[in-house]
Amino acid sequence: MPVPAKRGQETVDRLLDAALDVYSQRGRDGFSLTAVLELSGVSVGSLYHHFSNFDGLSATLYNRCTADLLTELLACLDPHDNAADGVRAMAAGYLEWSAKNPAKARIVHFLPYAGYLPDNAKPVDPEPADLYREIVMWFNPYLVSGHIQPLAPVMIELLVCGPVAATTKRWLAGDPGIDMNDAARLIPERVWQSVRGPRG
Amino acid sequence: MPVPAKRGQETVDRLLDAALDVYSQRGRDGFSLTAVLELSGVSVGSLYHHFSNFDGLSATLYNRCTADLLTELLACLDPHDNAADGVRAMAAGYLEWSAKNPAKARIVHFLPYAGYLPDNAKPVDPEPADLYREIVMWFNPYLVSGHIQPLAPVMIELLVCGPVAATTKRWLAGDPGIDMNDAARLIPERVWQSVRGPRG
DNA sequence: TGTACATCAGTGAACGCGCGTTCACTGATGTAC
DNA sequence: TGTACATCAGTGAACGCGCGTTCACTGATGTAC
Repeated sequence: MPVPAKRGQETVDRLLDAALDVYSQRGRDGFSLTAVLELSGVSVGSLYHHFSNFDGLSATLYNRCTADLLTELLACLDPHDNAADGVRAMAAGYLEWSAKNPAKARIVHFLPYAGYLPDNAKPVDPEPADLYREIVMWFNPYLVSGHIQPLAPVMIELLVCGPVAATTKRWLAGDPGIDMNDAARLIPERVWQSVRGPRG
Repeated sequence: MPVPAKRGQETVDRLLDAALDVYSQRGRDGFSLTAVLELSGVSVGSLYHHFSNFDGLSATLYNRCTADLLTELLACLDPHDNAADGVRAMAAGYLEWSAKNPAKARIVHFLPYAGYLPDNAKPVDPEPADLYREIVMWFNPYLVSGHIQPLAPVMIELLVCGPVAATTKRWLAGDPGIDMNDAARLIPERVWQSVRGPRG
């Protein structure tokens, strides 16, 4: 017996799925309310019934894709009980997730800077903020113990995710010089070297 | 006696300067041909006389700002004759340039993924591609000598510029958790650790 | 040096198009008694 | 169980607006002889 999904949830999902496809196939310039309606087969009024406006839909899509990525990263950290393996696994996992989910990766990397700040987003489950907090908590003991450089969490994030995010963006933009397999093989160790602490 | 600037160069400059301001002040959504005309005081026809279309103007602006950044990075490398100091100086220089030139940094980081690929761009001087090549050449001897990890130039670039680019983007997006001074103090050494080679 | 002509630079009214949004509405589902 | 009512879900025509682009044009500068 299926969980009694909230009425209209199917429509919301169809809209978000269509939005993901539209962005992936037609790019930022082709990403419009009109195109999403066309692909989803949902009516304008129905979209406005479920979202405050088109930005609300975009923001919700962004949060959903971000949560997807963060969930994956958390799953990469989980099996490890030391800083080196965790950091390496997270960097590699980021690249693998991007390579396997280019459409979602496009949303995560290119949509937010279009001005869609997640203000009028509908709640998603799990919330990106909660997942981020969990990731920070995973790192905390290793910061205290000196296995990782004594830096603010945001600095660790920038050092670990900066290179893999840059790689992903270039790959998504079609740069032929980027090989995601090479990157997944070489970058994680380099990233680990950048954050390893005096006792790491 | 001033160099005899090509006729109309002043108009081109006014358009590009206005475009830079518009993007900086009104953001991506407010970045339109109409807004650029309004701020520059130039007429539509004049814009179309100098650029193939609005994308051509955008692409030229992007190349110009990118060349500005790359010129700065090259200047950071120049005084140094060892890999460690060069890498550190480049990372720090990137952050400082961004902090001093937020408007140009916005163009470099946010404009390209809007779909403005530099196809119909007018030539700029110096060309970004030439500057990039010069930077790669600076690194080459240290790759050969083992002072830097034996990685493809693009990998070095991703490792060195990834973290500072991520930092800049977050700062430009208004993230209050980003302190550019902290970043400039801490990140360069971390970035160096990520690319230093067996003999580095 | 003067004249004729070609090219470059700049003007602004007018264009159609697709955009996000509104609104009055119908139908389906849930709730109360 | 049956009926009345409230809320939720979905429809689609119509809206105004700002967008990028075109075009026929005038004026300024450069070139040829």
